[in-house]
Amino acid sequence: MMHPPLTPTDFQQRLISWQQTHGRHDLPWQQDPTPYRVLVSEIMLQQTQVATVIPYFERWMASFPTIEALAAASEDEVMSHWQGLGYYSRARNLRKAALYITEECGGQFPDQVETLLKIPGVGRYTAGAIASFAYNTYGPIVDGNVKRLFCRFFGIEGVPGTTQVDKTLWHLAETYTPNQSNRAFAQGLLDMGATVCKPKNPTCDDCSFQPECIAYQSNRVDQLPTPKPKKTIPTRTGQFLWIESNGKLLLEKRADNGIWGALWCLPQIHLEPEQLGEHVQLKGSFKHTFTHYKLDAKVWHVDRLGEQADNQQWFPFDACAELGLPTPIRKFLTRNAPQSA
DNA sequence: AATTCGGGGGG
DNA sequence: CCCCCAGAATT
Repeated sequence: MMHPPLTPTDFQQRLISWQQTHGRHDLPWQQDPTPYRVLVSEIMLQQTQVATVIPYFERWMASFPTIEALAAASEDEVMSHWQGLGYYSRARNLRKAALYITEECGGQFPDQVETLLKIPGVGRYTAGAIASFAYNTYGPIVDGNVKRLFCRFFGIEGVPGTTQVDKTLWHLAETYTPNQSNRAFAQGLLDMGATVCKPKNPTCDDCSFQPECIAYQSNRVDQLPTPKPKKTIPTRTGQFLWIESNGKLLLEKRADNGIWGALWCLPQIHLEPEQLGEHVQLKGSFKHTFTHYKLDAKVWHVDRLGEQADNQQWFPFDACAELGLPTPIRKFLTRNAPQSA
């Protein structure tokens, strides 16, 4: 039976009620939701699942309990805590955010969407999330959960992520976000998307919005949101160097732009294998798949180094574990370090 | 408007 | 194998 559309007020009341009885209340960042804790959690959660983030969040808070502690930390220390989480610009920006807030905001944490947007690494979604979760004030959010829920509930056609569809989604978010109980409302949106209105096998029978859901009522739940056209990703090759001396390994700190920015890594050269000298022999290889390309990597054993660059440094093998290393590089070291065999 | 940023969860 | 994940910055 098709019902008339829900007014924003009715939508808010039903969602908040659902959140209080069926939503998540035990996530680490929900306990003591200070602006700093909310900021850290929201940055970590960008394009990253809750279960993956939790141990990183706990370790981060143990090492950097306050924004002042984070502002005082070195970039290497920060990158080490982010290693394995991916999208490393988030870590660099989070450190910049701490410096920005402590030094340029007089230690006063921004508390409105407009000023939150000035924080490095904070975009429209994260600004709304901080307003909602940290300050319990009006802060519209549109993330993957909201896109999916809204596309189904409102029957929105078109691929989310395109300008036109996103404009519609954000307009709906601004219209349907209340001016009170924002913490519960925003959490309700995310929890509904994560536990009921899931990408696959959504549990529509348990959904309190089923009577007004356009997708359900028109039997299009499995067709909305409109899927993105898939792309074939290219394969790139990469040549890395294994330079070992006196029980130490030569590593290189990568530039802060590009892949694995600001992480320590085996030195990478931009030559073809055929161009390598006679005294260079293959140490091993690995493959790795990124979002937009596949990496087919070879690691070459080199006896001596021509000239050591400023961004290169020797590390004992056991000290490498403390560094922020790219995941496939870390795995390669684990397999090839002298005493690990 | 498209591309570039990781790595893993789960079907 | 596939799509997706509490997106932002850059081109």
